[in-house]
Amino acid sequence: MTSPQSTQSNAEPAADFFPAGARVAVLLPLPVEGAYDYLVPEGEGLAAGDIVEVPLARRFEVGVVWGPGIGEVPVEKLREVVHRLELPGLPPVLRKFIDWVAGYTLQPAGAVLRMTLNPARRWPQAKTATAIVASGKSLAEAGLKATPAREKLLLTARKGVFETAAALAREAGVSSGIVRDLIQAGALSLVEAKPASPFDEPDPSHAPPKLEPAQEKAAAVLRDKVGGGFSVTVLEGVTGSGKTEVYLEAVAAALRTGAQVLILVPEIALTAQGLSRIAARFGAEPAEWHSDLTYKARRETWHGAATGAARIVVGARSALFLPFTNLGLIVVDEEHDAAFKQEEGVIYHARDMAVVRARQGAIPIVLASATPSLETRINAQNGRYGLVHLPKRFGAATLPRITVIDMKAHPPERGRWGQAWLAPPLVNAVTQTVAGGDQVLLFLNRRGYAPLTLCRACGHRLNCPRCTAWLVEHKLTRKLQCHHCGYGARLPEQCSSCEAKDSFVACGPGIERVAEEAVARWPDANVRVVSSDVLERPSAVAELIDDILARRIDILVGTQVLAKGHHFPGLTLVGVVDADLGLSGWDLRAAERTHQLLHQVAGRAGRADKPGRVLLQSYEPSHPVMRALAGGDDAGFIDSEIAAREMLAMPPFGRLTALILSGDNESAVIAAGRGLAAAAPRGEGLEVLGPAPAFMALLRGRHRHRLLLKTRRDMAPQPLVQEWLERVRIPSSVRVQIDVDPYSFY
DNA sequence: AGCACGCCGACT
DNA sequence: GTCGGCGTGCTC
Repeated sequence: MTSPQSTQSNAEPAADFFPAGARVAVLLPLPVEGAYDYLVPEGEGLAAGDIVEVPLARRFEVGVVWGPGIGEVPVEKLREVVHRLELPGLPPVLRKFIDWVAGYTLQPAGAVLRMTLNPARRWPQAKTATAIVASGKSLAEAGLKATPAREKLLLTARKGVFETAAALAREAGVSSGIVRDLIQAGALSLVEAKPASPFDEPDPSHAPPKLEPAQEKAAAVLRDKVGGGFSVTVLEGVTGSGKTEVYLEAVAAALRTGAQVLILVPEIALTAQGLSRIAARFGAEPAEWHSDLTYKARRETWHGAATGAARIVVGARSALFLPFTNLGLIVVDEEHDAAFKQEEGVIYHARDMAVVRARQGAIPIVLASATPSLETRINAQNGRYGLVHLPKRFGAATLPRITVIDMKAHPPERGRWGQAWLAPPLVNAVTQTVAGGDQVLLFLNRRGYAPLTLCRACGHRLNCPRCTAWLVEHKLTRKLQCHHCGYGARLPEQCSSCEAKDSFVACGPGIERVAEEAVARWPDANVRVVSSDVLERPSAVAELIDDILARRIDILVGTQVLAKGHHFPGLTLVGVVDADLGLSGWDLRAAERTHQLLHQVAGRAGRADKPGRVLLQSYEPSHPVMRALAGGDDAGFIDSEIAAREMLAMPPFGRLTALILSGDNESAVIAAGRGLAAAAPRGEGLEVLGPAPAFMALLRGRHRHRLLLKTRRDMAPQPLVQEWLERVRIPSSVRVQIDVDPYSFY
């Protein structure tokens, strides 16, 4: 461990220790270029990685000693470090990683450091806890008369360490006043104790699963990687193949070496089940990391990562920046999930950065998915990544039968309730399934009642005042909502354009509207609407799962929150209301994502003794995605997607970098875009597209235009973009965001 | 990120 | 005549 006290040994590189009076570079968690120089105060040596408090202008900031001072600023201007915080320093691998991510994303290193330090800022310093122990003196030696209560207390105190007088008194069954008396007399003493770790030690041998031969073979491959330096292994296995059990064997192997393990998951929301699986396997709750944690939990996990007390951390993408002291394995679960892409601030893809983190830390990483991303598949195909494929488990549900309903041939029949969204073949299937006592999922990736509301009289569309988006009617909350900025309003009584009254009509279906149809068609069935709107609290998720498992719900109408992670044995029919939904819009991954999502949703249907059925409602039944799903030819679809990407030199066969200009003055944004286009890099193997209004030309009241730099695979876009931006002067009213490897084209 | 400095509109 | 808007620039 790098600490000032341990530097007498000459093994410590000189560049990492700074004696009093030395000049050090301190990186601050601010979006400023580079680190600032400070002087090491008298009587305190500092080491690289130390977390320190420094004066900055007229306030104080917490930063990290990044290395020797740079020396550009004259010594007279330098200020002194206030002090070193009583926290473990950031390990060298993490500092290197932060620098690397900064260079890759073209963000200042301080902005990246923020992701590590922000949760730690303004934390109270770890308090040294006090404990009450028997001093060794007898009652007589302490000058006290022996009474039964006093003797009982002393006896109890000898048996253990108690953090508070109250706890000791309770245990001994005496009043806490006696504890005070004995402390005063010296029969008990207060000592400093290490605060108890909130983390239980996971036991790799707690409950090993019975693995089937194929799983055991896969587990052996993964176990073998542990401790063997850097490697990337793709673990591909459909729902029900036992993927989690297999990678937990690699986790067990890493735990046995004494290392920490990071399991990255796309969203923590629905993984309570996942956490308890880990707890069941290792006999201890893993540490959690995501944005909704309480300050206390956050502080604990951060500390646990830094001290090594947190052996397994399950977290969302930002967990990658935790200061692990001894990370030995990373698992990225559902590696294809778009939620790993951070779209604001420092824009990065956690899966890609995790691979870099593993390489720099010389540790193995496992990328697990039922539907690996094309990028990952290609890396596996060309041998850069290892591949372990898990076949369907014997005894598990067989793959559901997937049928595409051609909506042009089978239009929904209008009912008493008005417009309908379910085609006759799906209606029949639902009727049969419910009659047979099984459960149905009607899937539609669209929250609310209707995606568009317009005036029957004049055609006026209700749109968000701050975004290029329609307002979505939500019957549950009786509100119109913008799904992009959170704007909400009551449905107006009259049209703002033509002043007609009661003239609004809902266009198109959202899950609430499909649920309305389901209730009308199957009045005896229990119908439940499930979306992120109704699953805000973790307890709501638990209740829902309970209700489904207990068969208190017959028909689930839900968005993709239901597509993830859970298996419901009673669910034997999945109806996808609008399978084409994800295919529209210009997004190079639209087809791939739709395929992944529908694949995942389809995987919800069926169980061991009863294969499931999946019906996809589509107006484009001949689309490659539908053909692949219906024909079971996923490999063929993926190959053709790869071929298409290669032909168009799209990622990963070429590289994209997006520049997003935004500001509340549209003409300033347009002018900045023109300026950038005029100064765009030129040359072989690169191309600049735009500027063009972004798909969401107005978002949260800001006008947005985009440029796209397309470069050959062997060219690094970062220096090109950096030089490009240096050539152009952009007014501060216009913000430029850089998205290297964009995933969204909003 | 903060925070101060600095130059143009509605008020004690 | 001042208070205050947020554009611009700086912090070792």
